[in-house]
Amino acid sequence: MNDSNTFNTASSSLHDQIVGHIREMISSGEFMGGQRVPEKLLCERLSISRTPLREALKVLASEGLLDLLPNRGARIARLTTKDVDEMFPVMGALEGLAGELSSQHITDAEIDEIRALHFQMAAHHKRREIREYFALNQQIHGKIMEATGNATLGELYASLAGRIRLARYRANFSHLRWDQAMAEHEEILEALLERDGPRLTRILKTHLENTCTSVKEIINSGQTPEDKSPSANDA
Amino acid sequence: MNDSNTFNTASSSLHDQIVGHIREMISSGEFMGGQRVPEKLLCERLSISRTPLREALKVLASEGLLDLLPNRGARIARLTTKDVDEMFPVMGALEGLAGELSSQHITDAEIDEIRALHFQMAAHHKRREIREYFALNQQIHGKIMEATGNATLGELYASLAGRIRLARYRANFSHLRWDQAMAEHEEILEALLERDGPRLTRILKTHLENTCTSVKEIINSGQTPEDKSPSANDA
DNA sequence: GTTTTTAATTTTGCATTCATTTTTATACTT
DNA sequence: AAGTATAAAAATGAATGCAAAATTAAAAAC
Repeated sequence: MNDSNTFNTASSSLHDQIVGHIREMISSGEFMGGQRVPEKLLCERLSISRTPLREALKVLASEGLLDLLPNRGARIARLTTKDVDEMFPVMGALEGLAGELSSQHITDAEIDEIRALHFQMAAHHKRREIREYFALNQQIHGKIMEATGNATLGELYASLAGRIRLARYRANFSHLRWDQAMAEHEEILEALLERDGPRLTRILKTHLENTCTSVKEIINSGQTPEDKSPSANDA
Repeated sequence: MNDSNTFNTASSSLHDQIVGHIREMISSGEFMGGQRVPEKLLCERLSISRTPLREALKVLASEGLLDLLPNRGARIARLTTKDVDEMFPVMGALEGLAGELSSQHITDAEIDEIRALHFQMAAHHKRREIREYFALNQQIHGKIMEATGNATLGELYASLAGRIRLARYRANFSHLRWDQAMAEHEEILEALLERDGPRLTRILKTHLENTCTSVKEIINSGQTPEDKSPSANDA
């Protein structure tokens, strides 16, 4: 009822479960960018037949997480710096809007919730637990989107963020950037507490621009999830 | 090659053709909002079996053009005023970004092209040919998106615009609003000619806000494509 | 020994089939 | 006669089967 999520009826239908499962497999970095994903493999892994699997593949391809080549199956989408350069300005526009809207609509309870997540995240940052940090980070941005009360906005943002996650995941960026990001999050929280829309929009955009630079560096500087070459495993 | 379109490889694959065909059927107003669309009907219409059809339905549902109810088939998505209220601010953010980016990147040739479309559109406006007007209108907005050089932006925008089209199509809004929209387009062209990013962004947003109001009025004031009740056909 | 050609295997695209659920039609109860 | 219960028909969800295309393996030519 209260799922400000997508069209799907929670995860009730098998189809949505499959899509969700594969989406998770992809964005958790289980597959490398550019890697082929034969239908048979996924069928066996999920214990389903090809029909519902293929339906899921089509949907994931339409989201941009997969590339579907005619007669040549599915590949994990490879994120180029061009893609990133395109996506971040769009995310900037969306987060900018979210900054305004959330400042107007956010409740005290929601602010408390985000603050709690923020401090949890800060703790993980201090302990250099990147995995947990990332999870909280995403939750915070998600909560801000939720607080806009605009589900459409949240869905589009989530879709883009999901694609970026491909490159960002387990790519432990520099400690310098990490500290900077944490500092930016402090300011995000401040702006939220003050319900200062323009300031929130500003810092969210800055945060995103810096993240963009960081992601592009990760993509460029070699070994990313985007590299499928098996040569790295040779002895 | 030069299709700044979606992920698909032009319309080469049958799948993309089917998706495109059904998308067209929906947004051309061939079906009413809320109406059930049995698989059998579409299979016969497109002369295909259920397997590729169902793949297409899943994709269209993920785009928000259809609602897929478990075990109860597909319905044409019904656009509520809430949906519209959510979508237009997002489109505003996207068009705002497009205003900036296109002003920076647009070539003289592209401006010429848009100007040509604009004058064609103005002619149809004068002759009150709403169908042709709409087609040109969409082309112009599409060209502006193309001129940003940001395909991701264009895709997201097209997706939202496609959903709105559900409500807008053949809903002949007031002549007053039509004239106003035409005047706004004059200014859009001016701003483009001057490559004045901020001004373009401003007028695009205004244009969109007015369109939003208009669309909501159409939805509220009864007989829209969103009404499926057959009672209107009774004698 | 390397490259090209040909055959075998695998994989994909789509149609068909079967089981389950929903919808419609018919019969029954009150 | 109205409403409920039961049965027939239709529609959906998913597995299987078959033809076409692509990949891999093997054989032949140079």
